[in-house]
Amino acid sequence: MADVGKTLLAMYEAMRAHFGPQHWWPSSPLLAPHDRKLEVCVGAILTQNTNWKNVEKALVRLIEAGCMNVAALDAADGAHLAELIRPAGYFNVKSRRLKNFIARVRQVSDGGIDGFLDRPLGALREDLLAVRGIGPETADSIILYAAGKCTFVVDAYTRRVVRRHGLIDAGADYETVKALFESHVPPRAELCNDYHAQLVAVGKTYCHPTARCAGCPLARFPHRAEA
DNA sequence: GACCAGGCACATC
DNA sequence: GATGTGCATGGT
Repeated sequence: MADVGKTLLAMYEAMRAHFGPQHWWPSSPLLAPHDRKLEVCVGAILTQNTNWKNVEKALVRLIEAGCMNVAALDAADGAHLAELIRPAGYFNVKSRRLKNFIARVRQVSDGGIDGFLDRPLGALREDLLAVRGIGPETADSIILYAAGKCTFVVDAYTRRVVRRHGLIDAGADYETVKALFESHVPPRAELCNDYHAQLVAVGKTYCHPTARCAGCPLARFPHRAEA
C-alpha cells in the first residue's frame, strides 16, 4: 500500500506492454463520423450482459435499416426496433431501454446527440442514470467512449482484478472501485479508455476462476491465486 | 448441452 | 440492504 497510484500505473503499463493498445470505442468503422457518437451510445446499451460480436451484428442491422439516428430511433416502433436488435439478445428489454434513452436525449437537447453529450460530466451522468435501463456501468461507458470525457468504467473484470490484487475490499461497490482509480490515475480520457480495455483483456485471458496466473502480465504484482 | 458474454430492474427475504 | 431471478442470443 506504499503508493497505490504507482502500482496502478505500473499495472497498466504491464498490461499494455503485453496486449498492446486495445482500440475500444470510438474506433468502430461501421459509421460515418457524424453518427459515431450515437452508435457508441446504442452499443453501450446493447452490450449489457452480451458478447460484443453479437452487438456488432445488431448495430449493422440498425445502420442498414437507416435507424442509426436520433429521429429514426425515436419514431421507430418498439417491436420493429426489437426485431432489428435481435442478435444482441434481450431484445425486448433493450428496445425499451433504447427508446427511454432517446426520449431523454430529445428532452434535454432538442434532438441532437452532440448537444446531449456536450455538457458538464456531472449533469450528463445524472441524466443518464435517470434513464430506466441505464446503470452506472452503461452511463460511464457512454460518458467515456461517446462523450470522450474522463470517467472510469468499472465492470466485473475490473472488480475481480483489483480484489485479487488486494487493492480493494471484497464487498466494495461500484462507486468505491471507480473512486480508487480516479483518485490515483491521471485524469486523461485516453488513459481511462485503454486502462478499462486492458483490464477486460486480463480478465478474459487470465484473471478468472479457471485460469492460471502463469503468463499474466500482472503475475509479478502481489495477488491471490483464487477467485 | 452447459456455460458465458463489455448489466439492469424488480421481487423477495 | 443483500440476494435471487428474468431477460435471450450466439459462440465455445
